[in-house]
Amino acid sequence: MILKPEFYHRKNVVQIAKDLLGKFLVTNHDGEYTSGMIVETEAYAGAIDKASHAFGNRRTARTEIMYGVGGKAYVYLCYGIHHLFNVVTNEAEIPHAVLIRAVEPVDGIDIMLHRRKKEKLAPALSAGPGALSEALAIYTKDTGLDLSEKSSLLYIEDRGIKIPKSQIVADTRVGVAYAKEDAYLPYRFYIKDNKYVSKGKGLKLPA
DNA sequence: CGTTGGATCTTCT
DNA sequence: GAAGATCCAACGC
Repeated sequence: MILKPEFYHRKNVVQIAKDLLGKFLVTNHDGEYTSGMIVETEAYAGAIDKASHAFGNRRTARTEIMYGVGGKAYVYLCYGIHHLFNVVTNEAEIPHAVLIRAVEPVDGIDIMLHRRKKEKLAPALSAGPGALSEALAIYTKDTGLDLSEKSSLLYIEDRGIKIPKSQIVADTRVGVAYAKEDAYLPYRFYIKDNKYVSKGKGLKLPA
């Protein structure tokens, strides 16, 4: 069943990041039905998180959607090339978000292979935030779509899979070294031993 | 294997 | 003008 708005409205963005593991991200653009199981996420704690685009309550046209109510998509362009998909959480005016970093392909694998210009199924198909967005055809124009609304053609659903706590690994986030001390926060979560977790490495804690 | 650099948009200096 | 929540092809060992 599709995740309800209440799932996203909760205040603990770290808990939501963990809860999203094992859920299914679905897109249905132009009648092409594709989905993947979420296997890797990162929490971004808004105004107090130096790694967040909304640190210090910074508002730009790009980040405005994060100041809206939770349960919407925040998609932005990274390095001018890659579309990164995030889930906005919490209440209005609190710019929390969860970055989806990797999914395991489930439905429409042939369509995803075609979009990624690949021949055979391999982790590179959807391991990594830019790769997964291309595989599922998620673009910046999808920012603002309601993830609780099936007709939005971009939504997240629960198919009854529960990831045991023992299978969830917490680690530092990838590519946020500029965030100084916040780069060491254990805000990245992934499913242990899953092949589709990205190869990205966060900073190691100082000795 | 590991490392390097190109692609080229948004935002801030 | 520079750097970033990235990816991958092209190199050198």
